[in-house]
Amino acid sequence: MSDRHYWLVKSEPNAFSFDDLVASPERTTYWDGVRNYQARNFIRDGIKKGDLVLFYHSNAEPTAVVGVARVTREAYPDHTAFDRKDPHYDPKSKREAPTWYMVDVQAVERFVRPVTLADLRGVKGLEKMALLQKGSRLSVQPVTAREFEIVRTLGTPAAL
DNA sequence: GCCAACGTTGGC
DNA sequence: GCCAACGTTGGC
Repeated sequence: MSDRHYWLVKSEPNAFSFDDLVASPERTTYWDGVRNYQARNFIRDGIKKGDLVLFYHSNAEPTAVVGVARVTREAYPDHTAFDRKDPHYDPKSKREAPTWYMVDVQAVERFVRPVTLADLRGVKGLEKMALLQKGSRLSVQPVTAREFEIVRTLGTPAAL
């Protein structure tokens, strides 16, 4: 599938970890709560069914890529933005004109060896990886096929 | 807990 | 449209 694209998503394991994804029904969840326009544009316009995703733990010990997920449903409105009681509620987003979108992702591989941020720095071929750029805070980032394979190989993936 | 980097908000 | 103030992210 030469058409496939690759991504990296960040999650704080305190809030939602890779293990949480694995424990979810069908190892699948909707990726809600993205409230950044650049990340939203990737979700709404870039991410396609079948794309593969590196799952990264931020604000963690250690910070690391811990597994791979697959996109099982393309962009649809993030309903948590409509819920007044949800922490991600956004009154600007309307049901008839949603501001925020989400996709569904399914866990497919766990890394036997989590690939830490420190591991990634200095790896040949990852010099331009978005995650490693100074000040990069995007929670959804594009990854090249080559970057994806390098990181995946470092992690020693095991099927779930 | 600190703080640098970045995004958003709002006064003008 | 500018930009200072503020809030958030996320590594350390």
